[in-house]
Amino acid sequence: MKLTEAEWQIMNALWENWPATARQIADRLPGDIKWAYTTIKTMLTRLTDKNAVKESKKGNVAVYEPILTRQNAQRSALKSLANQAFDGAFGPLMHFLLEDQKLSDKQKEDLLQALKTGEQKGEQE
Amino acid sequence: MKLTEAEWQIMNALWENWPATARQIADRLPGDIKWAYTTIKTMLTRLTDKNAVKESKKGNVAVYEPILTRQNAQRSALKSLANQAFDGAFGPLMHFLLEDQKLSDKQKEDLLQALKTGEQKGEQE
DNA sequence: GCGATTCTACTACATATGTAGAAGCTGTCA
DNA sequence: TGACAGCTTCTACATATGTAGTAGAATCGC
Repeated sequence: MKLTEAEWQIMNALWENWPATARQIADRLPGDIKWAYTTIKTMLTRLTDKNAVKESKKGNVAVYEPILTRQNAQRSALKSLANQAFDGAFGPLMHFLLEDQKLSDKQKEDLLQALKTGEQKGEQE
Repeated sequence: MKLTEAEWQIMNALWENWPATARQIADRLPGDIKWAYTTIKTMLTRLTDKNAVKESKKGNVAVYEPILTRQNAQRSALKSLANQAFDGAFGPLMHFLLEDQKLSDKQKEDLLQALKTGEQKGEQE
């Protein structure tokens, strides 16, 4: 499932808490985004068509909830990036991150921890 | 500098070795891509307009070379992804990778190494 | 009950992206 | 010296994406 930039914004707002109405989503969008209400509705319709969200009616107002999980969306975004920009390999991608980003000691600690404990398959939101 | 999917393909081929002609680039594209020669030329023109590559003439044939480095392209792609999908934080992105990807022991070793040795700023292609 | 407000469903439209055809140049090889 | 092959420049066009207006239905506040 491939999301566009604008769609990520909507989904991010929806994942924050759902079911949600278009209005609620609008209110949760980052402050620097100023879309017309109808723009948001349009995005939601498109996301519904894509089966990324499910729309239902509460009374005669639409409420939305994600079908696509954040985790899955992240996963496929990372996969695309890896393929596109890192020859499909996650290893180099990670290396790049490690080398490129100056990590705080705490972050390093965390990562070491994560590495040691192996696959700690955690949050399943 | 934001590249589209098709542009990544072209750039990947160009980074492989340059200066290169459109024909050479065409020959280097992954086997599953079958674009008309003119499609490639179009992409190269667009990339030139974007200042991602520089076109010059050798005789009367165009040769191309990257202006945008692979490393920079990767960097900004990662940054976009982090912003879009991981609230701008690389830490969680990395965690996600670690948790989601089953790494081989060797990969883990490598990463541990990379973590320990800190910023080993390597390849500067 | 009625005006103000809010939704919903449709439609619209510019720009971006993927993909390529057409026509004209040029070099090459018989 | 002409036919062919490969290159160049232009133009075209469908689909995707970002962004929103309009009109009519529903709802809220008094």
